Order: sequence, then structure tokens, then C-alpha cells
Amino acid sequence: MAESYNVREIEAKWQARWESEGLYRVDNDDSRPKAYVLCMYPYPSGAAHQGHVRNYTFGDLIVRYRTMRGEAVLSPFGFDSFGLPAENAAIKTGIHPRIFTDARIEELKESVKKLGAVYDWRREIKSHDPSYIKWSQFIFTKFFEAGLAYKKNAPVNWCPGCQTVLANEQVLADGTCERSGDLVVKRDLEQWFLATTRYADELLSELESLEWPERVKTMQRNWIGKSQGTRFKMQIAGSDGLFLEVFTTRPDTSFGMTYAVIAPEHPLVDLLTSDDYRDEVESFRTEAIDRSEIERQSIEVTTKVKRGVFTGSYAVNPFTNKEVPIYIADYVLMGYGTGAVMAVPGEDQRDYDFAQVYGLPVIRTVQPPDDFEGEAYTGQGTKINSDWLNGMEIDQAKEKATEFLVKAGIGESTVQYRLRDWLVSRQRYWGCPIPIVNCSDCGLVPVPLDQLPVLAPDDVEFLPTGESPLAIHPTFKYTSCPRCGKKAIRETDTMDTFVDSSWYFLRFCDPTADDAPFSKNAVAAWMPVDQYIGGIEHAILHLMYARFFTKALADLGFVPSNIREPFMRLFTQGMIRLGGSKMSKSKGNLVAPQKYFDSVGADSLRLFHLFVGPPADDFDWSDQTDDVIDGCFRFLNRVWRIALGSAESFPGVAIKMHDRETTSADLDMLRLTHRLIAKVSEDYERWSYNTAVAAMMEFTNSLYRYGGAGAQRETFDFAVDTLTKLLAPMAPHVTAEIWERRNGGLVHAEYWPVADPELIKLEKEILVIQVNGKVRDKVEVDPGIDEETAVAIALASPKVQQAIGGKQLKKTIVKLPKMISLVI
RNA sequence: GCCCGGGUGGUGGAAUGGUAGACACGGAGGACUCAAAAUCCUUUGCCCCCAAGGCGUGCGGGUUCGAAUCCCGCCCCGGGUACCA
Repeated sequence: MAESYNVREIEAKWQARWESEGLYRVDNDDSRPKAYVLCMYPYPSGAAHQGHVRNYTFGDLIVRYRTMRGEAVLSPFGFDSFGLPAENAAIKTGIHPRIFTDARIEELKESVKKLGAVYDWRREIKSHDPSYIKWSQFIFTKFFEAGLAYKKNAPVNWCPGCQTVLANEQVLADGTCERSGDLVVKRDLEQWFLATTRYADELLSELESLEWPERVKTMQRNWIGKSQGTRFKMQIAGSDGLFLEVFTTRPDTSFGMTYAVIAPEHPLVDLLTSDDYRDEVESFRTEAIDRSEIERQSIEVTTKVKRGVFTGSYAVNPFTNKEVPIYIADYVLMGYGTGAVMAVPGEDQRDYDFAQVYGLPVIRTVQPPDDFEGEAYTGQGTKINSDWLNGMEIDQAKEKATEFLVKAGIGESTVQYRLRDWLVSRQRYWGCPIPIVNCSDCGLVPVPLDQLPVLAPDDVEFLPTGESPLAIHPTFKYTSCPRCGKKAIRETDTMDTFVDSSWYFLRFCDPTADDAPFSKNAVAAWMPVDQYIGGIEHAILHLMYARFFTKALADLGFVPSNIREPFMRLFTQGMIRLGGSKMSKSKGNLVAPQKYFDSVGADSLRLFHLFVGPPADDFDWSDQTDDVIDGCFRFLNRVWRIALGSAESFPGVAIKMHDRETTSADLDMLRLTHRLIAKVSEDYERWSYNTAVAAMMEFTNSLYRYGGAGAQRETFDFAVDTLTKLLAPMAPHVTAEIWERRNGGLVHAEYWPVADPELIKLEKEILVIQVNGKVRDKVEVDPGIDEETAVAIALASPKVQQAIGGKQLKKTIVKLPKMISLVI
């Protein structure tokens, strides 16, 4: 690759220009139609990797494209700069997380700029910045005052080695700690929660209104897990008013209940356990609670063996007034429903499995089909063995059974969600401190706004014990109560970093606001985000939390009430894989973009990411990938050469230019140009960048042939300038340089070209003639051809006549002007 | 197990019921050159010496004048999820 345009000089020049020109700085009162285009802000892990490159290439393309379409595009950038890697690095090296993080941010920012991606850097956000921490904490206190943030005892992942709580993601599949390798156990600890379940119904129903990938919506729906069912109470046999409440989605199967099961953590365990069984129950429960949830599941889900123990008590089935034994078993979870179930082995596979192990009876209450060979039957059918429900279909029986329970005053129809409240406490240093003080007189008191932000002290020690440096700091946690002034204890937990990323897109609208997290007007000006772009890995948590925040902040009056969803359109890009796994820093299989910036340039790398396949698809990086990137570079050089005609430095086809009357060749070229505008515009709209690039390559090849044969200057210039504009959002540096040299000014300040509808019409069509569904001939015809003429042409073809072989035509299907199908 | 995706030349991919393989990479051949690089041109799904023709979109059926595309049943690969009563 010797003879080519000067990549480094041109890219550096334009990156500097874009920063100084401010073309992509937008003010909140901009009068153009608004568009908010946002890539998920990154965790700063150092220089950008190919995943970032892909993400920001798509984002930047849209920003530049929509700007050329005359919109005011908000394109901000920021950093999700709190998080565990910086703290782990501190433990390893002793470098303070802030120093570490600031350095990584600079690296990332530099490589993002080298990519040529443009942002309104005036709006930059760092979530570890005190001005951001302040408002994260402010929002937390507002949530606390509204009852949306609360503290409760909860079973958490506890690592005995690290002496700390772990997030689910930090627990490996085998139930051990990712750092120490110790077996993680469940511990009950006082933790902070955000009441996401309060919005469960709205989080579910408003998914409908979003233009998101269907699979992301499905994942969220499953995560919320709404199920309609019935809750009812069963009297404990021989007790004085002791009841066990269960939740079921199948009240119709109640006559088939042969036992009941409660979770090992259920509050009634002690009361229900009779003396004869106490030892067994105790040992089972201790073991079950101590084992991690993951371990409990991995043993039992995979082997289908259910473990449990009889309590010695019986519950009275209100439908039959018969007593059924109550068991404790692992497979019932305290966190869902009432933590207790009626067991119907005839219609529930888990109950069936358990019943097999403990020799419990099975009663079918739905008639399975004759050929049914399974165990539990969960399909449709008629009720049997169910007294007054017999003969009904399942849906009707559900209604009747629930009615019965309601009338008896022991049950009601309810909705259950799988969604749990969000545990936000982290026993970490490098996160946003929870701004609450615990006073022995006043209880939990939020730190008032004028004392925010609560900042973690710098003079802390990072020890590999896993204990939070804040918890062992000599003074941080000792403070006074903001309400009564007495000595009080500060919270030493910090917030889950998903809290920071749940409102950053709002802050971008008003990044310097000093008397509020953001002004309502600024949010009204930009929100919701018109196009959000990021990885599929955030399909559930980040997107769910951000939606929750937006709704809660709207209800608290901070966000305009008409904005209840943050992201109208979401695009999830495919991931880059190398050697079978996702390319990432932690896997150590990165192919750094820098070497491409240094050789073929950012434009070629961007073009490669756009050209290589559909943006939503994963891409496998391979040995041949560099060749493809070189191919993109070759294409840009072809454009450069034909646009600037510098035959002295670039050998190739000599372009012959004429000032002349328009010939049919010129008109053909003009038509091709307008068709390119139409094709590329359409492809930009439907995220089909690979075909847009292909169309431009094809066009460039035509342009070379046209120029080589002798071009009309006017037509040629129009073709080249149009190509330059259409390519400008993809390869911004080289197109900017070409434009400046040819026309002066900024190509990115030009308007997006519009195709002339008259000129995109085809002059000729290829009429395909099929006989019995097989293509037998192709004829060039006028697009306005009438049916009679077309059929005549088809029948006149010797190839067609040969295929027909003199036989009678049974049917003729005509789809003009493309196809005629003859059936014999 | 369940829920999504996906399977097309040597490779990445194109084709929204109507010419399968656009565009590119790689390969082969040629031009230019003392030579090479770069550049340009030709060619490139498989069978067949060529042509004519035939065969071809994971496998087996089906709907249709016509299926990569729609339907049914399998196989394989990738991702998500994990006892949610």
C-alpha cells in the first residue's frame, strides 16, 4: 500500500477542525427539528476496542447523516467511570482508583477522537465527578423520601473469604467467588433496595410502544414475568387459627393437591415443625440456606432430583377438607409468591418429580389425551377427579375455583411478578456513596442537598481482604445527624453503578445544572432519546433500570410528565468475536484499532465495520479480516483518485473530461447518480450499511468506466460530489478533504442530496420468461410495456418455443415489467 | 429443558414469493515494469473438454405457475434464561 492519500495528515487535520468548528455542538434552543442520538456511555477500560469502534461508527454515522438532513442532533459522550476494575487495580498496585480511572478516560477519549467520531464535548459526563455524584445522591434521597428507596434484610451472596457481598455476576457458575474461589453462601444482611416492582406493570405494558428489537422486549417481558393467579389460605390441621398461604396459577387443580411445600426460609418453618421432625428439618434448613442458590439449582435442576423433608404438620385443603402433609423443599423459593405452594404432581412436573422421590400420591385432575405418555400433564383438557369442577375446561374451572375461595373469604385473584426490587447496596469504595445517616433517635436520615455530595475520603487503604475501605476508615462513618445534630453513623455502602447509568442520558440535556440534576425544560427539549445504540448484553438490567428511573423521576416531577420512556428506538449491534469468544479486554483477545489508525486510517476501519455485514449480526474476526480492511482502503483511494484526478501521483485510468452536449452516456451516468442517492438514503434508513457501501463501490466502478470513455464535465462533477456527500457520514475525513479541495467548505455542512423521481425510473427492464417455473429467456423491454406485447415477445423467443415444444399453454402469469410465467 | 436468533460459493455476505450468489476478500490469467510493489483489465458456485444442458441456499416433506424467502417435521450452530408455582 504505497501510493495512497496521506491518511495521517488528513485525519489529524479534520479531527482538529471538527473540534474547533463546533459543527456538532448544539444548544437547547436550537430551532431545527431535534434528534437525540446516543451510544451507551462506556466503562473506561483504556483505549477503544473494536466493539467501541463498531458502536461509535454507527452512532457517528447517524449523527452526521441526520445533521446533513437538517436536524439539530444532540450527540453527547460520557464515562461510566465508577466500577470494580479500578478498585481491583488499586488493591493490586496501590494506585488510587481516581488516578487510574482518569488515565483510562483520557486513553479512551483519545482513541474515540482518532476514530473521527464527533460529539458535543461541552456536555461530557463522568459518573465519578463530584458534580455528578451530588445529583445521583440527590435523586437517591428523593427516592428515599418517596419510599422508592428503602432498607431491608435480604439474603445476599456472601463470600466468606472476601468478607463481602457479591453481585450475582461476581458469582461463577459453580457457585464460587470469581476472585477468591471460595464457595459463596447466602447471608441475611440489611441492604438498600429500589422499588422497581412498583412499576412492574407499566414497565411491562409500555414495552409495546417502543421500537426495540423484538427479542429485547421478549427478554424484558420474561424478566418481569407477570403471571395471573390465585392466592389462598389453608388452615393448619390441629392448629388454632394458623394458616399457610399459597400462590398458584392453577387453582383449578386444587382437588389434585396431595401435599404442600414451603421454602426453607419460610417464616412458619419453626411453627410448623413438630418435635419428632425438628432435628431433620433443622439440618436440612441449615444446609439449604447455607448453600448458594446457584449450587442448589445446579444440583437439582440438572438432575431433576428434588430434595426436601417432612415438617410433621398437615394443611387442610379447603376444596376437599382433607389433610395433606407439609414439606420443606429447596425447589420452592421464598422470594416468589408466598414462598409456599400447593403441590399437584398430576399437573406440575416439579411436584411430580418430588412426589416420586418421597412416595407421595398423584391425582390427575385434567383428562390427558389417550396417547399421552408424559408424567405431569400441563395441556388443555376436561376436569376430572374434581367434584363440582368435573367436566369443565381449565379456564372456566380456574374462575370457579377462585370464586369459591373468594366466597369462603380465604382467597383472592392476584398478579405475581418475577421481577424483584433492585438491590443497590455495594460494599465497595469506588462507587457513589449512599447519602444516608443512621441516627439512633431519628432513624435513617438523608443528607440534605446543601451538604451534598457526600464524597468518599481519599486517605483509604486498599487491602485484598475484600472489606470496603469506607467501612474500615477511621472517621468517614462517624458524623452527626442532619436532623438532631447528635452523633450518628454514616452509610458506608455505595450504589450499584447501574444507578449512575440510569439517568446520565437526562443529565446530558443539561450537564452543568447546578440547582437541580437537570432542568425540566432541557429534558423537554431533547428527551426521549430518538436512537439509542449499544450492546445486547444490556438488554435487561441497564435498560430496565433506566426505564424505571425515567418513570419514577417523572412521577416525582423532575422529568416532564409526558416522558415516561427514555429510549424510543433501540439498536443492538452484534458483537465482535475472535477465536469463538467475545472480543474483550478481560478475555485478552483484542485487536487494537490503533494499528489501523496508523496504517489505513480510521475511515477505512469505519468503512470495514459498516461493510462487513448487517450491523445487528455478530462478526468473527479472522485471518482474512485485514485483507477486507485493506479492500476498504483501496476503495477510498479509488474515490480519492477519481475525485481529485491527480494522475501525477496516482497512476490508473486517465479520466477524459469534455464540455459538450449531453449524450446518452451522460444521461445514463446522471440516472445512476440519482439511483445511488435513492438507494443509499433508503439503506441508511433501514440500517443496511453494508449494501449502501456495496452500491457506492459499484457506482465508483461505473464512474471509472464513464470517465475512461470520456465524461461530460458537469455530469462527472455532479456524480463525484454526490458520491462524496453520500460517503461523508461513513468516511468523514477523506470525504471532507476531497470536498474542500474540489469545492471549498465543509461537506458535513452540506444538505443530504435528494433523488429526482423522474431520473430514478428505469429506462429498460429485463423481462424474465419462465416456462413451468424455470427461467428460459431474458429480454430487454420498455418498463411501460403492455401485457399483450410482452406475451407476444415471450412466445416469439426461440428458447421459449423450444421449451414449450408445441404444447398447449395452460396458464399465463404476467407480472410486468419483470416476469412472465408460462405453464404447459 | 424452555425462549430467541441463525445455517446461501474457498471466505464475509446480497437477494423483503419472481434472473440465487450483488459488493468485497481470496484464487487464476493478463497489461504496465529491467523487476517488483502499486494500479488497471479479464475470470472465478458445482458437474461437463467446450457448449447445450443439468444440479445447487443444513435435511425431509408441503403450499405455489414460481420458495433461500411461506407452512409442517427433523438436524446442527450461537445467544439468553434457569425450579417463578
